[in-house]
Amino acid sequence: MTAERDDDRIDYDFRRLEAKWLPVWDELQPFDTSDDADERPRKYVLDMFPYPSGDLHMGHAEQYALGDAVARFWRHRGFNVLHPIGWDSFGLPAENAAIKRGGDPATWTYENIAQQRESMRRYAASFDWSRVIHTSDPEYYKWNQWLFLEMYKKGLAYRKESLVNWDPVDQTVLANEQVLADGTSERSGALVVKKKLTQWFLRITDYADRLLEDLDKLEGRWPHKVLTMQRNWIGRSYGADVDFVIEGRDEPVTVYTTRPDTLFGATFMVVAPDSDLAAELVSTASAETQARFADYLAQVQKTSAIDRQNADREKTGFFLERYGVNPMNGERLPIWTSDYVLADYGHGAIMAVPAHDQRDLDFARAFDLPVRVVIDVTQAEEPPVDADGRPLAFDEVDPAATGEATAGDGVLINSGPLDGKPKAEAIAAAIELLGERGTGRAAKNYRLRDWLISRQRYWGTPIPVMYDEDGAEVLVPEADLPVRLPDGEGLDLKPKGSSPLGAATEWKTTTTPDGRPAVRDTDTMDTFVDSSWYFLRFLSPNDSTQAFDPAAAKRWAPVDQYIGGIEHAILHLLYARFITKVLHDLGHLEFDEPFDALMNQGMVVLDGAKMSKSKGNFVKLGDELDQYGVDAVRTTMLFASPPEEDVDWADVSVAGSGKFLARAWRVAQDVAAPVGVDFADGDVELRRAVARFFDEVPKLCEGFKLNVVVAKLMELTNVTRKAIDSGVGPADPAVREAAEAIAMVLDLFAPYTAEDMWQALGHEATVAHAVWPTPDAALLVEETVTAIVQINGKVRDRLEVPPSIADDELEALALEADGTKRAVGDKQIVKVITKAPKFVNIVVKG
RNA sequence: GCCGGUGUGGCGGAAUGGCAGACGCGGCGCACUCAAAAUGCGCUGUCCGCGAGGGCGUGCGGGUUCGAGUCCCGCCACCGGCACCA
Repeated sequence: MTAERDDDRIDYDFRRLEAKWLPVWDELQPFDTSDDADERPRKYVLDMFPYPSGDLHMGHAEQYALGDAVARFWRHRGFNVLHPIGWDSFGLPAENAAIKRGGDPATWTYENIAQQRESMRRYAASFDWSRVIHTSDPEYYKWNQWLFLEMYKKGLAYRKESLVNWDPVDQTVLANEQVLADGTSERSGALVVKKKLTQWFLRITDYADRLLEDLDKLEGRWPHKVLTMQRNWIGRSYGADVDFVIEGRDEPVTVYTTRPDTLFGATFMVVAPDSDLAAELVSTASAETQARFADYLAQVQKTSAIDRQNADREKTGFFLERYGVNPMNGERLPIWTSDYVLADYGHGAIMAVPAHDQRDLDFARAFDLPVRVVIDVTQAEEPPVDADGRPLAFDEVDPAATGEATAGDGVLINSGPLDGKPKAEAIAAAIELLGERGTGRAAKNYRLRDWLISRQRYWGTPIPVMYDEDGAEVLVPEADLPVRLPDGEGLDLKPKGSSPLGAATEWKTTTTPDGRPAVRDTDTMDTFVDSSWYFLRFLSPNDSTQAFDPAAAKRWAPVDQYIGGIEHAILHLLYARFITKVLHDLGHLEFDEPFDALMNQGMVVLDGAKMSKSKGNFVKLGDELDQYGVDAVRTTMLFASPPEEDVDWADVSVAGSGKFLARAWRVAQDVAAPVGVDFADGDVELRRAVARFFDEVPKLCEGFKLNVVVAKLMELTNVTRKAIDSGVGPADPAVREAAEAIAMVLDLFAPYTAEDMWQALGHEATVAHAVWPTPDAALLVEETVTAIVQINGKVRDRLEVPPSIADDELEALALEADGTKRAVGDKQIVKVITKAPKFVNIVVKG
């Protein structure tokens, strides 16, 4: 920029642009989607809605920059884009804040929402502000209650007593999905303990097969990682249920095994100490054993998940003085108890085959129980070998000697009718044999457990159930919904192991529909219930007669593009898939997967580590916005890397993005060709660059390569600058064409800058509505292309040739090229591969 | 242990089996300036060479191919998920 220009022009100033355009957009409401008659094709682009814990932070800035670029992209492609926003506003932080500072969770929540909403407005997120929802509004959570009643009536919501996860810090139960692999709560970080309680569950396990199998439909459209995580989480396994007659017990005990082929190798049985079965079996044992059992059970219940999951732990347990009978060979098997068997998986009891299961082997070796090999792994198709590749002999892989169970493939031995069969065949044969005898059958099992939704906290959806004087469950009639939360002010919200609602005596006391006295359920629902269907509420956010309008659902749903963090890979996404299938089965929806495509954006980190206020490596979004402006922050977020990768704020230059935006903006200021000029009269080279740009950019956007789109914008800005300063000059129509192209695409990243450029170029707001042109095919064909000439695969020369050149012409030119002559010398040409017009490879010898 | 992903300059990252390192950051140099900032221009993988030019180079080792960052096989490292789930 020259000195004169400084004198007579206003320079790029993001503060001025933000102040100038926000009120205009407020007035225009450019992203309103209320016109049902709009005939453009539709897209539903949804960003995972935020939890209102304080103001927006850098993570939000990344997520909403990405979601907004995607939404804006489809609008520029001529789509009617639904891009709504709301708040996931029930939950513990509000309640904990209220306890800490006094006051009401509602006040804290709605103040934060107001702040976040204002920040999103400033951030220029292209939301349809007419569809805002808050899950903590009675108008919203009424439909959680409706959903619960619907599910109850179908037997999908039920109450049972079981061992559940208890968070001693938040003083509430948690779903399995909310407990991390290390046994801590994903929310509070506390070590979760097991507690026996009666709680409400949703029968997600009924949907396990569909939740698993329908993941195949999402292949290629959801991140592979998320699909894998969900498959792991559901954890389906195939095997058999086998009935073992128990001496002194009428009913046989069923065990689940994935290896019915190894039944002849079973040498004992094990039951989970915390199962009802263990308590029953031990009741006939000696007084000494019973006492020992009581101690052991107490010990086990104290053991944290973190310890219990440690497979290296010493095996513990003891003999229950009972015997089962192997249905395959009639053998008597001692029954032991040990905490390596889990009460809530399979049937809480196993048959132990120490030779072929490492856990059983560890136990057998610890307590001197017999080990019987029934699979000869040395006869497998790929038998085990030592370090030098020599096949191992049978006695070298003997589990009893090596301590290593042989779980792999092999051929059955010591197994009567199964002898000689390979593993897979033997499994099928064993199941058939069991079937014939009526002592077993094929079965499958899941890691997935039913979804525990009761929470002993205040700030959530009341469960619409009451209990009469006999304690029987009575549903709140649909007409009486919502069951509103009592005012939180004045209620003691401190966690004390039972719901604060229990203290709301007046609220709690009610009557059944037929007039009998009753008390309400005082627990509230897991907030993941709220978020499992919120994407449907956006379609008819103010409908007071139904959860969502089926006609609107038909019009917009399912979500075409969902965008959010990987932290919800299992929790929210699994629940939303489940509830969608339930709503489908109840006849409310035509589709049964909620999110057609999913994109997980990466995190914003600092110096390679997750940002954390307590560790001091923290960047405040507000500071960045104040210093560099919204556009520069948004552009930086998306230019830094492909959106699914993490962005390290230490590696980026927000100032650099700002420099680029100023450069682009100045190009628009310098355009001298009048608005409406015929671009066909413009400089052909620059026009070709614009055509290529509009050819490439949509493909890049669809592939989420937004960082490359920013790079293309920078390239086009650079060549346009050159055309103005040292080329065809500012009055050339192609310069205008290029500047308009930059404005229209820059809108994805920097809406303020793009809007101001658009205006400077003589157009009316808003650039967000400008549909990108289809490039002229003639301009995409180059006049000349650079053909590369390789000798033995190494580039030795380049030739400018017409794109229509024939193979033999190009080959002739290549053989005469200087670089060819130099590199070939007196060597012999063996072969020439020519792919006109791009390249020639000459293979030489000698 | 099982499953999945990722490895490219000083850094972030580009690259339908066909010019590796686009674009940017950082660095160096230059112009403008009394000076600085801002702005603009140029150079910037590495080694050899004054240069022309050449050697090497996408985690490691093989393979397919006229040609491999890209495809195949085997490793290594890091990241993530699952894991006493029978």
